[in-house]
Amino acid sequence: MLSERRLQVLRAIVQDYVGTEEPVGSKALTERHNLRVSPATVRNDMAALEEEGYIAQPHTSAGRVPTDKGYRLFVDKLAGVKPLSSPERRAIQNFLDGAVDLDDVVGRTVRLLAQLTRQVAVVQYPSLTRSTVRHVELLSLAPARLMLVLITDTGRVEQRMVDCPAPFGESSLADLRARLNSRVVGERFTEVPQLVQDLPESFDAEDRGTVSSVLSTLLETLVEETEERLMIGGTANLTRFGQDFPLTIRPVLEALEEQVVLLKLLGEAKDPGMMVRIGHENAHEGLTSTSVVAVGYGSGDEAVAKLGVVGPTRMDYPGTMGAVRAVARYVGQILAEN
Amino acid sequence: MLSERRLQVLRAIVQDYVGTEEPVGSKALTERHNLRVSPATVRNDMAALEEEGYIAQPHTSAGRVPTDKGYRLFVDKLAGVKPLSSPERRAIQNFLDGAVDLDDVVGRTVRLLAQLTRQVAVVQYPSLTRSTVRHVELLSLAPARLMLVLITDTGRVEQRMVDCPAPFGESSLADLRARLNSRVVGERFTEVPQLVQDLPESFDAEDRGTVSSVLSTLLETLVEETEERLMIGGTANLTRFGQDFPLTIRPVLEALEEQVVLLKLLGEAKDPGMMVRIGHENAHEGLTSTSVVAVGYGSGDEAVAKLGVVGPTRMDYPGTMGAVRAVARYVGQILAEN
DNA sequence: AGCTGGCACTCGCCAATCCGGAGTGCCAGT
DNA sequence: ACTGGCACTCCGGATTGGCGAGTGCCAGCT
Repeated sequence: MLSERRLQVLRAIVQDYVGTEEPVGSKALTERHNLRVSPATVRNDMAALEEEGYIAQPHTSAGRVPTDKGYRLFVDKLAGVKPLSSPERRAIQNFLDGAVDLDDVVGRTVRLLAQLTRQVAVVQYPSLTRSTVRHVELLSLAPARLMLVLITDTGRVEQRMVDCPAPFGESSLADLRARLNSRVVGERFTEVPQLVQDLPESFDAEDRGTVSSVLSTLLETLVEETEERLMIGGTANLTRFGQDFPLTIRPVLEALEEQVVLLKLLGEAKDPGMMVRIGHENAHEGLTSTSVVAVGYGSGDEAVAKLGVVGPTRMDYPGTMGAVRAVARYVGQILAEN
Repeated sequence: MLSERRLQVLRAIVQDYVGTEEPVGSKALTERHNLRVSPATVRNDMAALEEEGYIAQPHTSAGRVPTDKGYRLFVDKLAGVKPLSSPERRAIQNFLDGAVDLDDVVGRTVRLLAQLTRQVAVVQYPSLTRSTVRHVELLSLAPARLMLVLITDTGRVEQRMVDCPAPFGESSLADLRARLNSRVVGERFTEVPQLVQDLPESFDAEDRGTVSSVLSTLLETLVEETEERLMIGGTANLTRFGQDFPLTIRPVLEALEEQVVLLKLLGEAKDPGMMVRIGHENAHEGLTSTSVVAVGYGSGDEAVAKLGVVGPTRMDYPGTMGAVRAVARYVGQILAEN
């Protein structure tokens, strides 16, 4: 167990390093934080911290730099979440209030987050899996061709084509539309399958095939549409990384373009609280020199999607966490208001 | 007017520089291209080309590098468009054929272009302005609240909320839906306003307000939705730019995030042929060290949107142009098949 | 025991210097 | 009109030396 002062020293190192981007030495530490001990003492503490693996020196006889383990301790024990200033909060609210549709909400959120944290922002579109059905619409495009439109409570719209095994009359269509909606509107996606399974039986034999096609397409859409989409922004902030550029930035850009990777990453943010992944804690190789801060957001009590930022391990964790949390809350509000 | 040989020299310089990324000298030129003259002669030609502003030397006594003007001449007069190999074409077709919906088509196109050209790809969603209405759907969400869904022939779906001044019955709704569709389906967006302007008159006085609301929302959607969306990809390819990174890459990333800028840029690609903007020909400041190759694509004979790539001025123009053109054609086909 | 000041030592960084080589422009000769 | 020769320029990389920041250790103090 580390003594109280050693923890203070670690905290000071993290803060200074984040501020200056340069390895921090014992003398500078004692000057900038009133630790009330001499540099020599701090040196001893640093040696101990290094022994434990919380800090490291880039080269012999340079200052110390926090390791991933050091940041981890800092985040878990030494720092809180820094709340935003109230002007900032007002700015967020104003900015998000101007959104006209779901795409716009997500787009604005990305820009906001990127600007606020000066890092790369990632926002997942509200997932279909947790949300409820607002409306199902059926349109006849051709005698044996339907379009199925699914509208969710988060304002998302998905459409699918359905090829009918047999022509399907306008009246049957209206009938199916009405029955379908009366059963599934307001229901969770997970409930839908059992709610509609007996529908084909109540139709004439000739229409039954088409009804089944429609239903299976609907179910497919509900399930398979866990193929979540996401939007990223603020990649220009990557240029603030360091100057050993090509090597650092490249894998990150590549990882960001692999939506699968990002979705998996965000998916690991479990519902309660905020996820902070530091450096090598990230499974993906391209992100081992970055940290990810993510949190779920939702229109109601439950998270329907995630959002977060990707930045250098050397980031302002309290500030970033505060911004991410605040944005998530406001987006949730906006979605709830619909 | 430059002599034939001088043009050959310019072509050789461009080709070599694109290949090696290093200023090219007179000796290397004579070795790699059989110009059948001595280095000294080439030097004279180079001096003349420099005099005319087609090439420049980074520092006294280094090789020559093409200027924007030099590239321009190269593209206009000295090089054609390099067709893709047939395996490449097959690969394109296969890859695009797997797309399931419009988002997927655009997403795949972006990835394809980025991979093929090893540059940043930009693809604009098919524009609404040129396309036709496939279907208009009206849903009643609440007594005085409708949802308007517009489906285009390119598979795009837009939805809008409509607040009604008065409750609107189910039968009126069906009536409006039917009349609306019979008038506008298959029509160009530009035709729609005059086709529907007399619609409110044929409704009861109490419904007229709602009908007007619906129509004005529809027209808004048609017009205002020239707010085109686009997708970009392959930003990781920016790392191949050079090593003077932060300064070069930063403004480009910033420009890429400004959709307005990109849309304006793509908009400048006039219908016939391909647009090539080289270096300072680009209005936007962040893109003055890049070249843009763009072309329109469409489901039929007419272009409905643009796609292209952004890369260093030092790029393989013939190859890039070939890839862009080929991809545009195949995407057009896919859209036409719908 | 824990803290402190002192001291010798280690290295990375920076600036200055040097040198080789590639490339040029010019000129005289064919 | 082209070519070979030649002197010149200047970039880039390698080398060097000095500086300073930072360290570890130790002896002494509280």
